[in-house]
Order: sequence, then C-alpha cells, then structure tokens
Amino acid sequence: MEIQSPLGMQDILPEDVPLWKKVESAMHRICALYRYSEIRTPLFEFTSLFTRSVGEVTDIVEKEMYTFTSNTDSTPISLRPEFTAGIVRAYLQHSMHKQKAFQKFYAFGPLFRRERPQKGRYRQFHQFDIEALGSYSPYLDAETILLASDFLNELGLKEYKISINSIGCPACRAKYREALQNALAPRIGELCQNCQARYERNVFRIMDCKSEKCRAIAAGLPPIQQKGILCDECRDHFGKVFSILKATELEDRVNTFYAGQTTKAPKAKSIPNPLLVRGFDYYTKTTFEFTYSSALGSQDAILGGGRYDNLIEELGGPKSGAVGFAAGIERIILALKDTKTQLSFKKLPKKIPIFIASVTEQEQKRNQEQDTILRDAVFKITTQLRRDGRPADMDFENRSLKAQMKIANKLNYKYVITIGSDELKHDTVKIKNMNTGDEKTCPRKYMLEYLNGYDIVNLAHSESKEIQRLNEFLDLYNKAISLHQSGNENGAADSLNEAEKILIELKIDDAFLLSELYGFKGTVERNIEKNEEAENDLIESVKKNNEYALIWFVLCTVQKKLGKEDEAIKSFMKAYEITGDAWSDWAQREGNKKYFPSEFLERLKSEVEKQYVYDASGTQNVKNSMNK
RNA sequence: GUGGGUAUAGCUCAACUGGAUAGAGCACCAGGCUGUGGACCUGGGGGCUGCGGGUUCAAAUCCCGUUACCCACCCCA
Repeated sequence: MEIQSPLGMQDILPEDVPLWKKVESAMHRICALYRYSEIRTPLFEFTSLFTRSVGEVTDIVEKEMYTFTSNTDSTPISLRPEFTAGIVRAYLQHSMHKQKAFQKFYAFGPLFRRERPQKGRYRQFHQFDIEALGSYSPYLDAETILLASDFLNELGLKEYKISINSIGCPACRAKYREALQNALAPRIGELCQNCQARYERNVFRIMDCKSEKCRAIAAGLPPIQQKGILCDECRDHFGKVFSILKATELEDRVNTFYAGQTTKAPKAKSIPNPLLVRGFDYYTKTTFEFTYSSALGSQDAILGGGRYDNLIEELGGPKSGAVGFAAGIERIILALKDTKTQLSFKKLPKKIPIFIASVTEQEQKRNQEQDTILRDAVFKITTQLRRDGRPADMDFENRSLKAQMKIANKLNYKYVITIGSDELKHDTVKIKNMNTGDEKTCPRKYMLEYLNGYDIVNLAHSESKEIQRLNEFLDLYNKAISLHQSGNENGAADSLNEAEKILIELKIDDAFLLSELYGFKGTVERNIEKNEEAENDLIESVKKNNEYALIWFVLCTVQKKLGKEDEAIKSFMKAYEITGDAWSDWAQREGNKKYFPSEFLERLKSEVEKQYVYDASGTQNVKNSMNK
C-alpha cells in the first residue's frame, strides 16, 4: 500500500479501544475522589508559551516541537508538547486565580514531540495530566503522588517504583550547578559530545544521558542532598513531604534519596535514580517519577512530575506555587498488556463527598505545633476516605476553621468532618450536617460505616415528610453499626428490624438502600447463626438489585456456611462479574477471612480461570461464549 | 472576505455627555463570633478605562489608527 501514516503516528484500533476506555474511566474516577476538575485546552499554543515555560535550552524546545506559522499570521504556533504550560495559561487568562487562588485540574489528550519513535514512544502520544495551582503546601506534593499511585493501583498495575527527589529552588540549583561543574571539570573530556555541550548549557541533563560512559560518571556525581546545597526551606519542605507520605503507608514503594538531616530517614530499598532531574526548566523542589520496568524497554518511566513554584509568576501571574504530574498513556497500556491484568471496575454505589476541616484555635491562641498535628490528622482522614472510594477534600492553606467552613459551604458539601484537639484526644471525629447544622460525634474506627449510613439517607427519596422518618432510620442503622462492631449481634438485628419497619412503612423501593439494609441484616444474621433467615434476606435484596456486589459476596459466605458450596460458588461468580479481581481484597479483609478458607479460595480461583479469560487488550471475555 | 456593534475591577454594569482621587452589586480576603458555614454588620485588596497616537487647561468620554471579541452576510456543511 502506498499511503501510510507519518512516522511516529499510531492508530488506536477498535480492539484496543476498550483498554483505553478503562484507563480513561480510572482517571475520571480517581480525579473525582481527589476532587480535581477536568480542563480542556487547545492542541496548539503560541510557541513563545513553551519556550518561556519549558525552557529555551531543552531538547523539547530546541528540536522536538512541531512549530509553524499560518499564512495570514506571522506569530509562530506549536503543537503542545506537554500540558502544564497551556493549563497555566488558561488559569491566568481566565483570571481563575482571582476567583479562587487554589484550583485543581486534570486533563487528558494528545501531545506532540518530534522524537525518534521507539517502543512506548510516539510522535503523537497521550497523557493524563494533573495540576494543582496556587499553593505551596507540602500536603499537595504528597497528594499528587498518592493520586498517581491510586491511579495505577486502580488499573491493577502493582510493580511500579517511585523515585522522589528535591531539586531545590533556583538558588539551590545554582549552587548545585556549580558543584556539578566542579566535580565534572577534570573528566570533561570523557563525556560524550552531547554532554560536553551540556556542561555549560544545562549540566543537569548529563544525568539523563543514555550513554554508558556518561552514566558511569553521573553515578559518581554528588547528589543534591549533599550537605550545604539545599537551603533550609527546601530541605524542610522535602522532609515534610516525605513524612506525610510515610503516614499514608506509601513509603515502602518509594525509593528515594532523603534530604532531611533532623528527621529519621525512612528505609530505602534501593536507589535507582537518586539524581532524578527533570527535563523542564520550571521544576523546583519536589520532583518524582514512577517507573515500571518490565516490558517497556528503555522507556520505563510511566509518570513524572513535581513542583513548579516559579512558573505561574514567569507567565505573568502572581507569585504562587503549584504541583503536577503527567502519565504516559501509551506506556501504561503497554504495561497493562504485559501484565494481563484483569481489568474491570467496581460498580460502586455513589458516595457523598466529604470535606474535612481542622479545628484551629482562635488567631491568638494558635500554635504551629498543634496546627501541624491537626493538619496531619486531617490529611490522613482525607486519604482514608478516598481509599474507601469516597470523594474527599481538605484545605491546604492553613486557614481558620471559619474560613474552612466557608469553603465547604461554598462548594456545597453536605457533610463536613471536623477534627480538633478534643477529637484527637478521644479518637473520634465530628460529622456535621451542613443542611441542619447538627453535629454527631462518632468513634474514628466506625467513621466509614457511619458515612455509608449518610449515603443511604441522601440517596433515598427526599420528600420532606419522609425525611424525619429516614433520619430515624439512619439513627437505628448507626446504632446497629455500633452494636455490630461491639459484637452485640442480637442487638444489631433488633435495630435493623426496627429500621426495616420504617422502610416498609414509607414504601421505599430504592434498590441501593434495600440492598444495603438487607445485606447488613444478612451479615448480622449469619453471625448469630440464623442462617436460613440470612439467606432469605439476601435473596430478597438480590431481587431488588443484583448488580450490587456486596450482596452476592455476603450471600456467598452464608451459603458456604450452610454447606451449599455450589450455590456459594454461583453467588461468588455473580459478584466476580461485577467487581473483577477486587474480590480478593474483600475476601482477605479481616473479618471475612474465616469464610474463605484456603481450599475454598483455591476453588474460587480455578472457577474464575475456567470461566474467564483475558485477552491481550485486557478485555474481560467469557470463555467460549461465542461457541455456545 | 464584506458590513455593523462592543471594549471600564475576576464577573455584570455605572460615571451629569469634556471636569477634580473612575464607582456599585456580586465574587475574593480578614474581622465582628474565645471550637464552626449560609443571614447581617465593619473593614481590606484589587483598574496603565483594550492598545497607539492626536485635539484640549483638562479625555473613560471627542478625532484618527490598530487589535480582540460579538452579531449578520459571504463561504462551507
């Protein structure tokens, strides 16, 4: 055939499209949890935007951009080689910073760079991009890293590694540049030609060089964390980012070179890239990169980003900080194909978003130490809620409680969790209903269940005469949770029966709500050995909503207990159809373990393998379904 | 490509038809309120009046040019 696509252009053929859609839907879902809003910017911008932001002496600007001028207009324009510049431009052009200084965006779409194509690298490629604009908070550095890791987890990619580094502020970088040049000076002749040129122009890039010789030399260079290079502020910031990540139990994935002198350094399994620098000029302080080595060839970076505290100002905005990252979709798709990950998504019930506020003292009484403790707690709870699949957000600017409440109100949050010193002391949280102003204190460990209860009321019918009875229902439901958690299953069953009466009285036919109620009832009755009743309740619930996986899981455990192993397998397969491999997490959750003894787990596994096969695109297909 | 209209704070609009430090509502920030949002009150930040030139003692206002946007037409579908 004569006509081919230009070099480096790739068609996404119908067989691959489902996989792309899964990646996109994971992206939307995770961004919803972290409360980022989608933004779409043009495919091309004035060339000067990129030269100013990405940097004059970068490979991208020097030789990789597709730049052209139109017939009537002499100002050169370029196809976007990255997202950040365009998004910051839009943020400033529409004066979004004057509305609300701090905003979180995400974007998805094609980008263009004229590189030599290779595996996982194309001239038109796609990225998923995140930008949090208008804040210096180290919690945001941590948040973006967590978001990235949740995104990959959601896709079932488990083998990624995270490298984190700090490249300091411009002052630190100047110092570091000098240190590097001094270290390299005696060996300059040994560097490749390219790097000899880089020595003067952009010495940091020598660390990215692919040539063996340069890599060996780069490995011996002083790391930026060497004493005396990073200023106090940069070092403290990095230490804080790291301690926040540590509190979220992400640190075992992180291979980093730790800067802090005062805080204890976390264990680092290995140091694959302690000299991580980034290709763009605008980065400051934190930089990070996620790598996924198997099957990606030499292009093993799937995601990279960092902080850029000077870019907004350089593009004509106010002085303000920002963090972001971009993930290469083509490479993620390759990784997914390689792992044959079982991709399918949980049909989760809709959860109401929660805002978490720290109860700071009055201005005069505030002390920094206490504020930090509260903020850490707030961030931890925010993370916990997001991991439970609930959209959640917090304030990053250390504002007063009043200001935080104002934000929550403005953004239409129906519930706000407040954490103050009292709550910390008693290990509780306060949940405030923003419509009624009511506040309820709830033990921290039952927080998720309580919030599920609020979902029920909010998702049920909202006619005014029903509201009061529904709130009574919610109280009974909450009471049942407490009783169930404290082991009083009989008491829980009584409360649930009372609650059920309310639903019958109100003739409520909401599938989710009934599934939730009967699912819980089934669990409780199973625990008090009323196995037949439990099964009946669950079957009742299945009739209402058989797409709600939890019902099938619980039904499976009950049938297993009744000795109806074949029935149990069938229920399980139904749940599996809905959730995919998410079931294994559920089965291994404490409290569920005893219903899934290892031989039963094995049987489930082989049953799954018998019925489902995953093709290269990751699409879930029923085996042989075409033949039958 | 042709014709018309508009351009003032982040937004919507004022400013006696040439007059003094360009205002208001909304939005934003802070306080009134010792651990809490909406209502109210007080204060604060924010403007090269699109840009360049001209007339005038004096220009947001008048004149010329220019740019951007909107509408209609032409074209395209």
